[in-house]
Amino acid sequence: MNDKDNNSPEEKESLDFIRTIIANDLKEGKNDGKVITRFPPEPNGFLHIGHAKAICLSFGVAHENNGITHLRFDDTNPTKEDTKYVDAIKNDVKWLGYDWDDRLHYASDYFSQLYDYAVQLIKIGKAYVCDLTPDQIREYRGTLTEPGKESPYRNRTVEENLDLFEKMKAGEFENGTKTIRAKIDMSSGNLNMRDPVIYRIMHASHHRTGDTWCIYPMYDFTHCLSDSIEKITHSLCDLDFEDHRPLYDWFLDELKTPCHPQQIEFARLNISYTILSKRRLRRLVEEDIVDGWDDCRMPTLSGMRRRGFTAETIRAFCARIGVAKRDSMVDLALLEYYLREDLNKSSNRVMAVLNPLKIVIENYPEDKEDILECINNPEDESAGSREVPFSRELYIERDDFMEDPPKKFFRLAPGREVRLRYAYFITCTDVIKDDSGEIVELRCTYDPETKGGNAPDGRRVKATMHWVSAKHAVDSEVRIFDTLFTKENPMDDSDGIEYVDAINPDSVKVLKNCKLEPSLADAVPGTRVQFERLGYFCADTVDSKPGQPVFNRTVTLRDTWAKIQKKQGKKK
RNA sequence: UGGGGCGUCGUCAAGCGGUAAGACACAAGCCUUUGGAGCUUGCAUUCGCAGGUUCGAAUCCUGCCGCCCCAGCCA
Repeated sequence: MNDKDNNSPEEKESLDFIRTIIANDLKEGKNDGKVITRFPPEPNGFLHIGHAKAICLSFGVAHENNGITHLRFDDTNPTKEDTKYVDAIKNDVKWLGYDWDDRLHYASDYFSQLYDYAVQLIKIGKAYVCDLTPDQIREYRGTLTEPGKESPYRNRTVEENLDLFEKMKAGEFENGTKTIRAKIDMSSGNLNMRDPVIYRIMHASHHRTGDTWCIYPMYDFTHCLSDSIEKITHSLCDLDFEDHRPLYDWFLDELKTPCHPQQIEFARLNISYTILSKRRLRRLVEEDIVDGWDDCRMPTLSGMRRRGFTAETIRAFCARIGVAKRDSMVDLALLEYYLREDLNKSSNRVMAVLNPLKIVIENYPEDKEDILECINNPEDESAGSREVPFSRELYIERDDFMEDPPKKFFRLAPGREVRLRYAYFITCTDVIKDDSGEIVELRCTYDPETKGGNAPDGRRVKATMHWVSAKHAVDSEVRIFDTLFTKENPMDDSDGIEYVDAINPDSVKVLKNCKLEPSLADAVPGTRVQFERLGYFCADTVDSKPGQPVFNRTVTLRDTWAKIQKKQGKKK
């Protein structure tokens, strides 16, 4: 079939356990040699990078085997779902780079088939109408160590069950007064098998079926049957559903269905300093702890996209972390590594000063101006170059000057000469302070012979700094992000601190007085650039306007100096 | 005390009876008009522990230990 990846015959790539299973199935000719997977989100929240792992897996494995993938909304609980989420989810999957073509499905499309399956189950004596209240059902279920006891309604006749089910459907009963339950085994060690509820009464309007139904099927009943109806071959889900597999198989074995898909479970993604749980992320949104699902600190695809992540980065990351069954916590640094690797190659360089300190080049004529040619991307020659103006008054980064520099600080200091990128060598001659002793301005001289950044006499300089011409500068707001949580594992509350109370107070800083080089004035929202020496930034898609750009810092550059500082701080 | 999983470097993760891949992180050095990028080198005598089988075990067997999930009319 596809023996395209024989580029290194000696090193046969190792497959993860799911791809191994599928490869074997194919070899044995199972499923007529087809691979059909599905991605089944419930439209009750936004997708996050944990979902991206599942999407890359299900879509990826199908694609690799000439198969297809369905996008199916698992919308069986109308009280929690909304079309705004289905739109967001579709958008995110598409953005990630996957295409379901015409295979867009909804579990709600199968409501009437599902109803028929339930009738079938009743008819073969494997399901019954139960009048127990939710509290009673819990009581009857038993505990992890003690068996449950059978419902007093368990042995109703098929006729009575059919009649009652019909009436449930017709809306004759109140919410919570009756359920349909599968008749399995109240003493099973697996609680899911203790007569699970498969239908409940919910007088609620559904985002797609409106008020057609007042009874809705439960996940366990719906999912396996939806998979079968769609002729899914491999149904991939997370480890939480491992205990549900016997039930998944039970329904498919008892009922006359088109096929019996194979459910395979894998470990969900965890990343340090973040939370990957739709339920918990929703709480951050609902309690206004963040500014919405697309807040740049959120691990949602929409938040990451707004912050400046590329789909390529996320796909590369998901490919690298692998698929296995053990619980793991991936280092945030790995995600950032792929981010930088991608952005380094694709982002144009530009100069911007986040925390400006004015300098005046005293021997540079007031009416003079230089237009300097700057390379857009040293990693990509085809990106070309641009012109940047230089003049007598400039802004440099406040951090790039120290009046009393420690060892290993190479940047500007009194009497020291450094290079301004693409411009000239300058030497600091004077430090001007205000009444409180704060440095407000630097006086410098430049060497006209060093235009472009090289000294004809061959003398060298330890540092190269970025700068922006004061009179040409574009004012901008820049947002600096850090991890949302202070704890490596925010889920770990063994210290008595819940994740909502472990929010990093410095997770966002808004810098209002930033100075950008003029080429950035009309940056198109969504544009990704590298601010030289600072990091990768993305023009905000919500707040950035032509003439008034707003940038989000996606990630810093690797910062050796920061590391040195940290070490020096530790020594002291 | 029930059922289901999982334990290989700081973090992910290969390995499937023949003598521990790779990546990130970390460290040292080279190079550099971004303290960026790039390059070089180092980094598990040992695979949760203890026995056993075998010429040979991370891989097979037995017994322990540890961690995760399950008691929604959520998915």
